[in-house]
Amino acid sequence: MTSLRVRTVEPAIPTLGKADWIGAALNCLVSEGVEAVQITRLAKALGVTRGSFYWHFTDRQNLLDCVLDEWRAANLPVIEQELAKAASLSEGILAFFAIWEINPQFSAHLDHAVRDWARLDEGVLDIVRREDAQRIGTIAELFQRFGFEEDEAEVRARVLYFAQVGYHAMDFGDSIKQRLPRLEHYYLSFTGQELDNNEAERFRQLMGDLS
Amino acid sequence: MTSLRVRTVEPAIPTLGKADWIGAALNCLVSEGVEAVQITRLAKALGVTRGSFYWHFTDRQNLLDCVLDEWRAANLPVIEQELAKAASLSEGILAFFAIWEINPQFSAHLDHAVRDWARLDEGVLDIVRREDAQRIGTIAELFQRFGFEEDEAEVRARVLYFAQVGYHAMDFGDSIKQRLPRLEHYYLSFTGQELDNNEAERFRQLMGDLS
DNA sequence: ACATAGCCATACAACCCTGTATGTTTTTGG
DNA sequence: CCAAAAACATACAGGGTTGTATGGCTATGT
Repeated sequence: MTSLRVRTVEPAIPTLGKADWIGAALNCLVSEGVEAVQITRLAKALGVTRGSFYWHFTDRQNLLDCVLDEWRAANLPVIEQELAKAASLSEGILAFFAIWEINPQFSAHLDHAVRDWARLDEGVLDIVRREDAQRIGTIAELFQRFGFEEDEAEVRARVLYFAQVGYHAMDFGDSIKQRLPRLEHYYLSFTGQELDNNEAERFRQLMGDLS
Repeated sequence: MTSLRVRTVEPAIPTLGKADWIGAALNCLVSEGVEAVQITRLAKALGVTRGSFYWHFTDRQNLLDCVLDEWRAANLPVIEQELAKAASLSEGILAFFAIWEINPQFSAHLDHAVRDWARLDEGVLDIVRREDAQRIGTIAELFQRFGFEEDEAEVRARVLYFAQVGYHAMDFGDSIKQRLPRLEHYYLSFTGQELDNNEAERFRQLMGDLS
């Protein structure tokens, strides 16, 4: 775990820190892929020269390692926290939907970008796989907590998670608002149970307001 | 539509054709991503120099266009054909499962690679989106044909397709054989209906033999 | 047998990226 | 006030890729 803030006192003229470089790298990773995360480009974007980079980082790989750490630290705990505090199945499932759309801690785009990255890097793939397995485990736990037996819970967790990843992997282009009218159908498809009307309405309002 | 065979008569010493370059490009695209589809590397892999490439293609983009056409021609029709001839819902759904695993016409890896490519290229993204919409439409038609009303058919088609894409986008690492034991759970989750025991067994044998 | 077209090799110019080595400036601490 | 470190700029060497221009070889048709 790398500490993102190196300086404890702010200088008069604020200079760049590791965090700035990592932030720029994250942006670039999301919008243009790993290969585009190049020191020259980031330097240009940050308005400095590459000399600055090599003071903060040993080399490009070092930056990429930090980027991956940053992703794990940001996206990993969100799902566990949100699903753990659910008091009902519907609450958990709807919270899961909401994470990908409106949770400020969680970036679906970053998730997608890291997954693409993993195709080109064995080390990244291993880490992403562990992360995925953990997330699926958390979802399966939710299903089991509310009455599903182990095998079905595991399968439904996987289907739900696969579908969510697949949806974002496709960049399908329709917004959450376009899917919201058929919320009950999605819920039924994922859980095999009917969604309460009141909860559906509450969720629709939540998504409508914050998007 | 570009014709892959330019020469109609085979020369004594077989020379390279466009198809050979496209084939090498497809391999490279699948295993290392678009950015790795470089003329120099392909030439080295094919045992010729770049002079040959610029005889068959105008530039790199020209090759990439051909690669995309090749993907559409190969993967597009498979799903429609397989689902259209299904005589029951289960037959269609199981055929859909099988396509991604054992159909020689369809390459899940190539599908994945093209999807990653689409993240970096707006033009490719448009084409992939149309392709996805068409596939989902085909699946929704299957559900409707066997009794699902329109909205539920559409949602179930999307969930099924999203899940399939998501599963392969994750490179999760477990084989089809590991998922086969829970086939009935998957089927129930996707359709809301029970899968006949005989059909499940037939499918398991089919997958076991050909993998 | 010779001209032609197909197919490929070679050589060159331009560009981009990385990493390192070495200045230069500003801030901080004693 | 001065030394030292932090943060960055500049310059250079090495490598890799694209595209183009040009030359050479080989089969084919007449």
